[in-house]
Amino acid sequence: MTDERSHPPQAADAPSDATVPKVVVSRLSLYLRELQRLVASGQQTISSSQLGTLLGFSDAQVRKDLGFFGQFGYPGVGYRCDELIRAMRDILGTNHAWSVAMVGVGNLGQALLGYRGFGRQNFVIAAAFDADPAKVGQTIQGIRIQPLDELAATIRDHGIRLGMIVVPAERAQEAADRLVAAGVEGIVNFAPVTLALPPHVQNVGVDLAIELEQLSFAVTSKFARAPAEPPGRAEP
Amino acid sequence: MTDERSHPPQAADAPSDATVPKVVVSRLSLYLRELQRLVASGQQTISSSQLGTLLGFSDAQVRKDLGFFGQFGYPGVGYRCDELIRAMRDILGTNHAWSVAMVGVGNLGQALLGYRGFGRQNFVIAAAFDADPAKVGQTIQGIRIQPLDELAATIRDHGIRLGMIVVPAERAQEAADRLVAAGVEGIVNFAPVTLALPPHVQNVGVDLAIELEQLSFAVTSKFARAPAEPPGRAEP
DNA sequence: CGGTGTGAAAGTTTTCACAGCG
DNA sequence: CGCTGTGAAAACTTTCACACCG
Repeated sequence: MTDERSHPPQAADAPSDATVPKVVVSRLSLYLRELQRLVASGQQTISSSQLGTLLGFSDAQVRKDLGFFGQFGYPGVGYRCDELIRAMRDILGTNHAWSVAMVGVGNLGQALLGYRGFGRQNFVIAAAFDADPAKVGQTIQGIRIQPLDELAATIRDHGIRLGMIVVPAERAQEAADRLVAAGVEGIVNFAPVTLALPPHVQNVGVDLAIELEQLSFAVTSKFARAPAEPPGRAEP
Repeated sequence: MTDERSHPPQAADAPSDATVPKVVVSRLSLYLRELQRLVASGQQTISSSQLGTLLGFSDAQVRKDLGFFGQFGYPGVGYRCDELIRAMRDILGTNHAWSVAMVGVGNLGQALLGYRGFGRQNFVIAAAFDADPAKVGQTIQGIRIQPLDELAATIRDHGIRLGMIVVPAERAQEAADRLVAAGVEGIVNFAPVTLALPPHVQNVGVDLAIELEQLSFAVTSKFARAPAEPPGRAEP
């Protein structure tokens, strides 16, 4: 497959040095998610203001965000959905598949093993580990649970670069240490603790109770900031 | 129980009007989580710089964040953990229990029904709904699955104010509409779509694949910003 | 001392507004 | 036209630095 392209969309040659704010990257994921939905429903092109409206952002913000990475639009037309999707996947690194190692296969871990959404974005849970001897050896959602002793070897053999921690809070730091020792470069942590990690290991924490706490605050507090203006459903 | 207090910590009488940035509130939750761990391990007081170090923030940031809500510290001493925990819970609104309605009881929903972490922060899943007639009537993790028809009545009868959407993407907007119609004030959405909601309904989205995407970017991209300086585990 | 609370400065992100293009 | 890309301005957040306190 050759790369025949007419003109504008230059994914590469962006402000090449610039370091991009995290918040921009998180919006990128939302743009990508929405674009995928749009192509699925047959839409070919979209303008920054349409896309912004769907997600509750301004048109300027959409354009600025994309501007960090290059020029993807056609003046007077907007963005071609399929092209933009491809560009965003290149940027996010999800045009190729990622293998992920899961540590801890309890309630939540098992649910995540069965979650189809990962595969859709090119993430594959390639190995799963648990400390409980009763679980080791079982096959859940088509994946065989291995003992923790095998973690380092398996991760190295499969060239796994990302880990997912789904153990109880008390065991999370130990799990992280093992993943780091095995050479993992990034960790998603579902345990409700802050991990101590070397600076070259990236990490994202997901604390389910904290998400509810944030809602509790937003719903109750006189200090809560009014939401800018979310997509649709407003009343006059 | 009377409220006998010696002097400083004035939870109320903060800069009373000020509207607080979301990012500050999200750090509040992290402070609270860490403080709870500290008391559990017997620590009585903590300084802003200790707390900051544990979480990867500066001491000034910790103090500024708390400063939005009042004065909680003792110069020369720091903060008394138990007092600060109580103050933070007041701010976040989790000194009283919250009932939550769950819509969608698949893989992930069932795992969340069994998650102990919610209860620990005072959230109780008080009702669960599913469209699948095969599931309706079953009792999972001690909770009886109800049909969607009963959603509005149950939510009103129990005075439920928060909802959790755990249905597939295609059904998420419908689930949200039902929750809103029933009078819910805030929604945590685990489906990978952006919901259209009236502005008086708060919402927090949790997209598990997006969390991995963010890691993928951070691990791969030349555009990724170097992490400020995470807690511990650095090498010289 | 060791530590908080807080103005003022520095830095970052968002919004504005408009030239330029197909 | 309608819409992008982008400097410049505005808004917001973080860091600094220091008075003050027990």
